[in-house]
Amino acid sequence: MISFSKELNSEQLEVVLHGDGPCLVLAGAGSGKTRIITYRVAYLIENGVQPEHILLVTFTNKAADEMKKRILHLLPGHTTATGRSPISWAGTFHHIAYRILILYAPLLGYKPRFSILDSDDSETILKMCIKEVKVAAEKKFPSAGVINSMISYARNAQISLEEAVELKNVVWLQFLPEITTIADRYVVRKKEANAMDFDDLLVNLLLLLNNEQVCTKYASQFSHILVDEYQDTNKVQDAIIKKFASVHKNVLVVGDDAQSIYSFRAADIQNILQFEKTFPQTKIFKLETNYRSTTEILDVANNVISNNREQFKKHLISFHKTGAKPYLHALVDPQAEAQFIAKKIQSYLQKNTDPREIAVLFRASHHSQLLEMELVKAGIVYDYRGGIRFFERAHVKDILSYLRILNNVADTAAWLRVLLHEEGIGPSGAQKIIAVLRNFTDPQDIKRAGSEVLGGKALGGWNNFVAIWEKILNAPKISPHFLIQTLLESPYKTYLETEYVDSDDRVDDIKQLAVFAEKYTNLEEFLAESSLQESFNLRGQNPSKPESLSATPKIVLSTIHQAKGLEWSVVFIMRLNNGSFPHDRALREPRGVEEERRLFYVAITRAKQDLFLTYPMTGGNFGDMLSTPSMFLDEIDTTLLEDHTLLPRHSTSFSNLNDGDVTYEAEEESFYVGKKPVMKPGSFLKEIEDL
DNA sequence: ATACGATTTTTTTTT
DNA sequence: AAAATCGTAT
Repeated sequence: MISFSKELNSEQLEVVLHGDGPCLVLAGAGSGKTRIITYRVAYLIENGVQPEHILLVTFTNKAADEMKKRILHLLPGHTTATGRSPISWAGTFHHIAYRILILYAPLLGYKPRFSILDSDDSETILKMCIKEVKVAAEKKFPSAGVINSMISYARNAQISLEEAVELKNVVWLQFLPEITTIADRYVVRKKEANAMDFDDLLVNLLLLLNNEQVCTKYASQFSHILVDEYQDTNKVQDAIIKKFASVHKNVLVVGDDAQSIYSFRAADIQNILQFEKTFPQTKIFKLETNYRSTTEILDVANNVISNNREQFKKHLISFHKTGAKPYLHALVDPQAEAQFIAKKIQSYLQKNTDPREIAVLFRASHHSQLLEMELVKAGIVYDYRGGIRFFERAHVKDILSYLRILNNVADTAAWLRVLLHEEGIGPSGAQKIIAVLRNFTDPQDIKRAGSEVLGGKALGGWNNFVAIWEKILNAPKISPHFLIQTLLESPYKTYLETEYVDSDDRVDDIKQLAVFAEKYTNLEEFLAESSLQESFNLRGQNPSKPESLSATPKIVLSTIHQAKGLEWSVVFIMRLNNGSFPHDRALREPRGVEEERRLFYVAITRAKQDLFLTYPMTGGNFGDMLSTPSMFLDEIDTTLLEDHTLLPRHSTSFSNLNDGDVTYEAEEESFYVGKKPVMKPGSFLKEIEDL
């Protein structure tokens, strides 16, 4: 039996014991959100709720795994025979959507064994559609990526394409007719390929739940629903939760408006603000005691977020002792910044700080490049989060594409990827083959397709593909694991060797993929899991220890987005320059400044003990232009920081930018030009050595 | 018309 | 590092 009253504070206990009916928990950073959810689930199960009646929705798979682990830890008696978590319905929205959709695919007009397109695949298909529609090339037309984001935004926010285009960038409105046609073609192409993109998973689930029978089935089943990170849900996700909760109305959502950092994906804080309107008897709980950070760190966090106009009033109070003021360091250039951080980390490690308690956070994944080099030089192993993920690497996607074809012959994106590798086959040849393939359904027939439309050199390339394909067809078993191993014995391996200097590393990656695949007997399930898995990144691993769970404790490098919900004793936030953080591109979005500021707030509140803020004074994104310190640094009360800056931080015109309602038009140059530091960078070199 | 290699540009965040 | 663009070869 769990002694809830001993292990939770009164704020938390209140929620765990009285969380029946609709509940909204506004929980500040570090106030124990995860604790509430895990204890609440444990409490429900202890009180006789069947585990399969509980739906637990999280924002990442990682968070889901973590929660399942913690719940299992709280309820040792409830382990199932297989040792798996008793909570079977726990995962991301996309995950849960897939699980349900796979049962109803035909009802929605899909054939069984549909493919899931990641954003890369979506763009591939969009490019085909753009080619079909695009008009005279005199004017600059939006790229596939831009169109993808506009279509996606419209669907997730449940607004019209026109509204989305206007919101993202008004100049594209001139192409609205073309964009609309492209969007329509895209829908058709996806259907032809028997594929759903990420947005389809959500939208189709909602569509399915509009069917009374299906809705009742799941709404009756889920007697208790818990949703984490509600501030980052979008309109579709919100509607899905409302459908699921329509019978029992036991829905507990947890969120913090100050940590909403996914509006580019149509996350809408209104979902929290309006929650009460949908569920009239909503109980609202506020958690304002922070158990994570020192007072000094929280003071800075509170100071930063107070500049945002759109927010609930809330003041986090530290439960903990005091510590050192956060440090602010200006360095000569990006390399000096990297060296400084590497050096500091080293000294922490020498003082026997657990590496797992150290993290470096940054706005964009490429900001870490120089630091990675310094860490390798210093022999510090690190774990990397964010950026190009394992499942997005070219060779991993190649392998998955072969398997996707086997699973769904219509998968255009996969075909295109695989065919373009072959010599003599370019975009047009590949299109021809794909067109012919529509008429074939038997995998054996595929071998004939190329010879019908190709000749000369292209035929040679096709035969090479057929050689790979025959290997797959003749594989000893259809399990994903064996199929991947088979591909490594096929001419595909030769392709890797001729194409890449680092082919050994890439082959190792594929072997890793084969190990991951061992868990699956079902090809379709394996492919879905791979597409929906957000983190499985091998970058920065010690090469001698390929297992991702190898014993060496490692420091963490992470984008701030990926760091959400995590905490470390020592945190570095680097590249605090205008242009990098806040990012130029983000400032163009409506309310971009406030979102960037929330992102900074999230970063700061990851730190438990020591917090370092750093920025280089030169070396912007291009060339060796001067960089100005982030406007967010100017906003921090100088008495709250231990300021190691070697020149006065200048307050610039940026201070009047924090206006949430005005669309700020970033002038590219303005961040770099005309705000020179008073002294020449070179004169600081000596002082930096002393660090 | 198509494929391919060299050159140039561009680089946010993620399910 | 990867994608888009451009000129040349087939």
